[in-house]
Amino acid sequence: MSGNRQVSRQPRGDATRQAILDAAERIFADLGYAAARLEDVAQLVGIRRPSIVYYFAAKQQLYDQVEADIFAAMHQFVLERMAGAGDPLERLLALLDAWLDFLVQRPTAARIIQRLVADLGPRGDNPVRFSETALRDIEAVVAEGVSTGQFRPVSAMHILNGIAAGALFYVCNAGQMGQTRAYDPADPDELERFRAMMHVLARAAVGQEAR
Amino acid sequence: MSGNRQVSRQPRGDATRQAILDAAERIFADLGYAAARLEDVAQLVGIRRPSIVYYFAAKQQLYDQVEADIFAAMHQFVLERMAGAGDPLERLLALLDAWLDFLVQRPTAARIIQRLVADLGPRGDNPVRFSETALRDIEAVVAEGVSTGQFRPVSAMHILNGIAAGALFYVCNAGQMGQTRAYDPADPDELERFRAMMHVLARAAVGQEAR
DNA sequence: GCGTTTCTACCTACACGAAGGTAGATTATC
DNA sequence: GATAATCTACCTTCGTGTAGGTAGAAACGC
Repeated sequence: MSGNRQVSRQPRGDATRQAILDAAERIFADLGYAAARLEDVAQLVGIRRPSIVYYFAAKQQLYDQVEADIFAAMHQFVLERMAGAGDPLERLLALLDAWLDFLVQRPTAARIIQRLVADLGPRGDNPVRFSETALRDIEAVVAEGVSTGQFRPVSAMHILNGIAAGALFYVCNAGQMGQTRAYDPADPDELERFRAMMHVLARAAVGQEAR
Repeated sequence: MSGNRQVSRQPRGDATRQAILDAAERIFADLGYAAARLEDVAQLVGIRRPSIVYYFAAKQQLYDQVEADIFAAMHQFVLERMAGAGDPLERLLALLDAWLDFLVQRPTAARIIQRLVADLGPRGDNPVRFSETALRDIEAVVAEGVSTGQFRPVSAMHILNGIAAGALFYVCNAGQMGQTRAYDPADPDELERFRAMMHVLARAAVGQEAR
């Protein structure tokens, strides 16, 4: 059979596939890979477990796709937000803001990344790593700022570990407090307070604190 | 230190018990609770699996004990390190240094905490929570600095999320990079560079960036 | 237009391995 | 010889992956 198939593809299967990915992101974020059951995902979607296998051959593949989608979306989000900024400091702050906003609006992604960082080194078959991607994004900006003399010589790794980590924590830690201290990371006031502090820290890190 | 109630009891079992706890901390840190197998722990200790059950009735109890030991040791470590400091800023830096040093010398604890923060709210039966404990420690110091006017009004939560998170990341993230970028968090040079940056951030956060 | 066929998107049922926990025997220690 | 410590062997549960089936839509032949 000579192939002439996908002219106007809009099978309802695509919607199901996306629903499975959404549900899986939620379940993997809540429970972690090992504790997450395909049964949970199926229930959230409203289908039976083997139907998931129809779209994703194995649990690991489903997870890998969830992770890949998160990285892609995050990287894309960062690029869009940085498009307007020219000044290195401005670009650095835009980058950090992008991370913060992305994680706040998609806390499941934050928790998946949080778990990822706890794991041991990269799995062989999954070359896409959060920290690598994130580091590359940051390195470009930092290198520019340092080369123009606008930043003090500072390692991108330190910015990542010292500041970007805060954005993750801000989101993940919200649910960790008791009722008295719990906060909503998406609350505009709360978010802007944290953002302001993150900017202060970033300026301090690159040596632009009060100049 | 740890409970030593029965006076002339066989120390042999106590040693095994501790060996199990040490091995379990390692395995739980590496794999997370769900993926960790008691078989792995037993193998690391050099005993058979049911022998673990002789000391800990169930996997969950073993894990809870590991977690409790970590929190106790960390809190103790912080108290000792802060004993000498009087000035609020000095005390804050001592607290952060204590966290950093504790996590660096016990990276398994760092990874367990990292996973913990990814989980949803507190489990009912396990009242001891990292973030609660850590926050209480920090709140005392921050409240003092703010009341004396030495700190700008800043929330302890922000210090926790913005700065303490960095220490965790610094340790956990070390193994996440590719071979080219991997670093050893315990390397003295590396550690002191990160510590210096953390101090800069802390001073900036409380408004003491340049003294 | 209408039967036939094929494909999509699900389903039920089951087989199999993996892991936690249990029972009771066995060895070491005093 | 009693008690602590560890073992072997077994049971049970649970979750994945697989095999195979079915309703309905789309494509096809005439």
